[in-house]
Amino acid sequence: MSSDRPKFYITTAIDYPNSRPHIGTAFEKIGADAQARFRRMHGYDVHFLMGNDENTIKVDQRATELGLGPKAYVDDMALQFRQVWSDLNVSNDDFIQTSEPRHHDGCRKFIQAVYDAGYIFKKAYTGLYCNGCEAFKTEKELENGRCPNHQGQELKRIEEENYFFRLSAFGDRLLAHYRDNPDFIQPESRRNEVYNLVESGLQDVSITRKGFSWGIPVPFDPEQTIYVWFDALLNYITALGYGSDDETRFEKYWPADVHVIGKDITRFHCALWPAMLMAAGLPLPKSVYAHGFVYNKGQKMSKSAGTAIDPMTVYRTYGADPFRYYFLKECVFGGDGNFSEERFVELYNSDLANNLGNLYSRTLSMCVRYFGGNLEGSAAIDPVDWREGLDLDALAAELEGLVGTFEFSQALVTIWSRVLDTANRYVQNTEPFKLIKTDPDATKVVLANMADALRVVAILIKPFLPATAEIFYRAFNFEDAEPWSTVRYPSIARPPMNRPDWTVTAPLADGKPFPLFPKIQPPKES
RNA sequence: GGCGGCGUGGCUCAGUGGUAGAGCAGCGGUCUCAUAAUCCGCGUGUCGGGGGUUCGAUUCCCUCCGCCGCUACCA
Repeated sequence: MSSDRPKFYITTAIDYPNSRPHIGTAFEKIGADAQARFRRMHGYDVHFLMGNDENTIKVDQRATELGLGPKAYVDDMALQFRQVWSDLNVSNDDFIQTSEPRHHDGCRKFIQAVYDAGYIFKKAYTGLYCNGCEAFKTEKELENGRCPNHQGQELKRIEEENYFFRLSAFGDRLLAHYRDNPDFIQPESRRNEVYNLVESGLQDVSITRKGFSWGIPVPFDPEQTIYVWFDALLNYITALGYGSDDETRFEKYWPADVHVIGKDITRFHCALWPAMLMAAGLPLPKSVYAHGFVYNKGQKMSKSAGTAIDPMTVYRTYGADPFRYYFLKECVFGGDGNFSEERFVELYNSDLANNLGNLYSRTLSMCVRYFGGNLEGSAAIDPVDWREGLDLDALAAELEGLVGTFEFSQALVTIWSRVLDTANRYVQNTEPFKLIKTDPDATKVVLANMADALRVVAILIKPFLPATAEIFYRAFNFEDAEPWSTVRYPSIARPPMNRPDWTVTAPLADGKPFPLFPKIQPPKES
């Protein structure tokens, strides 16, 4: 089973199970998924990890409120998260919960290794403790000298011995690493932020807490548990079996090729995490990609009008692909974006219904109507006509560059403008619906070209709209020429060798294909 | 406060030292295979305000206004 295929290990941030998945977290998973699917298509041995972050005090509190044990609570939440990701067609290979034994085992091994290396020390920590939050507060957080969330309570000055990680020892090494690996932090705009931060000097950080039962006990001092941030980052290696009896997967996939995270947690991933790995003597991830946030603009506006819709219900109504398309096209991955129902409908109708879905419909309809679905002799037709002016080799290469660097929006814009528009224009210019009256053979040539266009589109949208892509590919018997599982972007450049005559294999009703994206009536202005 | 970014037609954005561009929306036309889709045509926008450099700036510099990010422990 082992192969010489290059491996590609991609992760997303693990989520707090305090609340349900929202558009922000969905944005991250969808982007990572597009990348994972793209890499799989192109021969990488991909391992795609997601998970939930469960060793927090709040989880314990919330579970208690619900009258549940913390484990029962997080397991139930994990089930719900996994269901949403599955509904969105997110193709993660693994899902780790940090309450799992494999995570605990790995964390213990890791913290012990860092301890043995001399980067962990015990220090008395004095701080203002809020009973309401069960947490220490910094001076900055206070309002009127009290916790902003619990103004009725006095803060207690508590002195506690905690273990600290000697983060301060890694500043120079981190800076050197950023310099030697310019692609470590992406996108570019995040790079200076982190660099400035580290350059300004790092402080040692407390990495354990005393007196909590929910969490991972420190192996060299069982009265303490590992503080959530220190353990959370470790999911990227514990999920691979680090610290277990069998570390072959860890050895195979680590270091990660990219950690996909939100921009708010950049510093943890670009400073703390690499320092932790250095301390433990492990290789550093190759890159960290910090995506932007998606704001729920439409929600805010319509809330007062009483017509609020939860964007997370959109995929249930319109399907996962339109949902995915919206975020991948409308929101530049490295920057911030907005969700609004109005914009969703606009994009859905214009890009998906009018361009993509309609090309599918008109192609199949004419094939069925004029030739009973069988383009006899089409194997001998070289579909060069619709491609005139298109350099598909160059296009494939250009798109590979864009997708590989998370420029999904630009990639989709390019596919639509260069391929879909070209195909629709080709139909308009050749007018097969007129040609059929005078020259069936010429018409067949046009339709064979259109079939080829569908094949090309199917391949190009595969990482983004996996369900639609497959429907396109199954519209004709393309599978007989090249299996869907092995198509790659370069496959678009030329039709498969030894292809059969194309035959419509799409499901039909009354000789017509089903509308892939039924138009949505625009929401009424109020 | 410091560092960085942004402010371009209704919306989302691209762009260059030398007559301002795209997509969507809108308007008009066309075709009829198709989900009233496609295709063609249509935008006199002070390129945030002001100043400067220049033969000439939206593009370079300064300043002002507005918005945003980061500014080290709890996603």
